Amino acid sequence: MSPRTPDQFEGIREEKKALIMNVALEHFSDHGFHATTINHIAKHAGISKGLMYNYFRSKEELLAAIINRSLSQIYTGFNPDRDSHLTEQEFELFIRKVFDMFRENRQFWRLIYRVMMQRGVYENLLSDQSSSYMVGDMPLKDFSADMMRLMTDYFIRKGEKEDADYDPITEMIMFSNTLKGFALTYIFAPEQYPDEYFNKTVDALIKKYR
Amino acid sequence: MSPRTPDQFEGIREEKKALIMNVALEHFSDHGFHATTINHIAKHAGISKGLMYNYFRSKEELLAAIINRSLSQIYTGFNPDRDSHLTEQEFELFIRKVFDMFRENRQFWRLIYRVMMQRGVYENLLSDQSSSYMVGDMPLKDFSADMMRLMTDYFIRKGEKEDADYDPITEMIMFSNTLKGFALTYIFAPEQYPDEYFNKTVDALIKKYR
DNA sequence: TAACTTTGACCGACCGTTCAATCAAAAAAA
DNA sequence: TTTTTTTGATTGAACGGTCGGTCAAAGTTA
Repeated sequence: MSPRTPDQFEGIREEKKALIMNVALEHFSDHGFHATTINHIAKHAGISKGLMYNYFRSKEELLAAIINRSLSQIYTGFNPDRDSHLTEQEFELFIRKVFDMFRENRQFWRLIYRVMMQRGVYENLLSDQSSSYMVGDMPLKDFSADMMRLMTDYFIRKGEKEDADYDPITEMIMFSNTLKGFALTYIFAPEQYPDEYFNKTVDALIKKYR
Repeated sequence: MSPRTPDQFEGIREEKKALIMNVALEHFSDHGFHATTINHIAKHAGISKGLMYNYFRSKEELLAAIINRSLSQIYTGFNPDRDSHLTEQEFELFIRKVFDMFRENRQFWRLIYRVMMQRGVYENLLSDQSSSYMVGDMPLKDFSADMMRLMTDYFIRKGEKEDADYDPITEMIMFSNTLKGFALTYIFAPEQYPDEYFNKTVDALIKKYR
């Protein structure tokens, strides 16, 4: 065997970090931040408690690493035109992508909700204080703001074709609340959503708001 | 001054318990269950840590007492016919009552969400394990099931007047998710809902689902 | 041997809970 | 009324336990 280059060492180290993060994600999302101990994570990752601190400086840093990794993973390839405006087809595609995102990253979203609720981060997640969270190379806050703007534009444009008492802002609020409520239920009680109703809900949402 | 009767003593004790519960509700709903210490609550209630245990046997019991009290308060006068079926007017009234409930008990609902998320109670809140929670004289589980049935009936009956691809279950899911999402946003970020949009949202919901 | 990884005993801080001690006021006795 | 006894609300030190984080030492590799 040839000696390993520094890069290969770095690769092994990153693999181990990833393993720890996966285990931690599982525990954090099931039991929340406080209830998960460093010891539990270490045991389940097959290493000692002390060694954890070779990879992450603190429990907090471990959490932040998980969140940033997942955010980047999730939003990679999740980039509807941010400059241009949404067409109806793009809007439909957007909804379907959002639902896929929930389906494929339920564990991560459970963590987000649990941690948010435990530490009042919900109010701060999109505010200035949480500027440490990055979506790729963009602060989460800016990313979200862009998404919001995109949606708002869509509903305003849509308003021009609707009747007089149509209010784009209200429509936007209704839409995002339905999404949020769906996310909450699906993430924490997915047994309420057999595939049939999962898809029917997506279709119904598109029909109602497109 | 005449000596106090036993009932008056009992009244004083109940007042003190209520005071403690109010303080605890504030802290639990702001910081969650784990992050709130008995000491904090005691300090803010103006008593010593030890005295807390004359009024409540444990932190858990204090939490349960708060939840039960609020549930009873909230659902008093919140009794749409549980046997009969909902008319359209009753449905509209129901929605408005639900929103009033959120508006008037935001602190309590914040506690519910926080505690649910911290301890996995979300999945269990309506299950057998949580049979200790009572709505008046009815287990919370049964109360919720009744509500669900009432709603489902309404959407099924409504379905008979709609077009062929109307699915009552999907409609029901959409409706309850919109409610849930609204609740979540309003409870944790009410600044996003100036009164104007609060009311507009209610109207929009009624228009969409009545 | 030298350089490193890994371990787990250990530390200090904290938290829910207990309990012996205190004391003001109510009740009983004088 | 005055004095003594009893009560029970109240306190805070102390306890047992947990947890995040540290570090000397054992193990491993080269």
